[in-house]
Amino acid sequence: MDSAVALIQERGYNAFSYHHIAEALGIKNAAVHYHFPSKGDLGVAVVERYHRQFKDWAAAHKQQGTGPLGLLRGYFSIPLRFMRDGDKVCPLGVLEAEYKAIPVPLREAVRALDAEIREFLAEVLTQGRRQGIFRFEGNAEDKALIIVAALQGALQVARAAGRKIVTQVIRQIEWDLGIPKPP
Amino acid sequence: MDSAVALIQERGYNAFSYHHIAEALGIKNAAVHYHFPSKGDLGVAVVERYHRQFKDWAAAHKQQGTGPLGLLRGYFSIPLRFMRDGDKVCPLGVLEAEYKAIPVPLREAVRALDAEIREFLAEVLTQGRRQGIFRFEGNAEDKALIIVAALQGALQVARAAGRKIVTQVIRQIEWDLGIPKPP
DNA sequence: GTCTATAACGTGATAGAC
DNA sequence: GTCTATCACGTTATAGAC
Repeated sequence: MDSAVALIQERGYNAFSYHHIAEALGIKNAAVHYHFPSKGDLGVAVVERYHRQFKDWAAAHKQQGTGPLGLLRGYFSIPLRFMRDGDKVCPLGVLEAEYKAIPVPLREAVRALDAEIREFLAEVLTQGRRQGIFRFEGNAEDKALIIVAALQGALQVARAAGRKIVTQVIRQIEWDLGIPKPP
Repeated sequence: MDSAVALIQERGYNAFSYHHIAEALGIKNAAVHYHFPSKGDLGVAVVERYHRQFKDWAAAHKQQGTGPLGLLRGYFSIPLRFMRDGDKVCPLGVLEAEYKAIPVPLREAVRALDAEIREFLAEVLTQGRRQGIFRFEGNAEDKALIIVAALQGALQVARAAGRKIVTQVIRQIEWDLGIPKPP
């Protein structure tokens, strides 16, 4: 599944194969089919695992007590890691780009994860605004939607226009939220 | 080529075939190969045509004298049209998402078009700021980059989270540029 | 320019031995 | 759980008739 998600982030769902995974693991493609009968199963498993990991990550960070700003910065570290780790894009972004060409069960998994991420972000934004850490107009759900879209777009544009866009987008988002610049 | 670009916007580069195009046109795939020997040729032709169309569109709108705000709104009408016309995404966005799985010549065409769009936007932003119509910090090239990324991300997220995000992102961009809300 | 026919290949998937 | 072997299928691409 590690190999699958990396391939999806690099090449997209329709451009990776069982053979790619088998090759990366030094096994044969039949062995991969043993664990994931169909490609759709593998796709769903990957997204659902990512979903669980995100929930665990969010829960752990919330308990850590770093506050809304710490949570937001923690969230920003995810696309930054993708970028550094070989110009990978957001798995959700690439699956949404190919949305009409992926299995229906996978679409459902994508929608669920997308909703989870936006819900997490909206909560962070709501609490941050209430605590006077963030400043923005409108409702938090809409703002969360915009942040998700900008980040996933930035990871893709980075492939044609260079990596600097990702940090620029993050800086712009922080500025728009009224977060003061670091020294 | 109309059929090809529509298929790319709907399914992505690696999930459309000569057969899809032939079927849509009521011909056979060999006839498509007559005009575009390889799939890479077709991809490059589509992006380069789009590039020319964008340049022509930009030149025509500039002469029309609608000013920076009119040019910006004209640019926004492009993703809005994509969305209404069957939840299509930005052709550049999907090709950048699949970047590592498309032919090298196609990557070059994508980079050139991407640069053209950002150049156009940067010029609009620069003139708008000079005329006191827009208000933003930093250089116009960076701001253009962010606008492109946010819009292309929004078109993709719209597939999982609904169309409203596209208009919201546009409204947010206008707000960030200091454009007053319409009555 | 389009057709039929076909080649060459990669891919998703299964059967059965080990 | 993994292997070899194989199948069915879609896709890219070409040859040659019309």
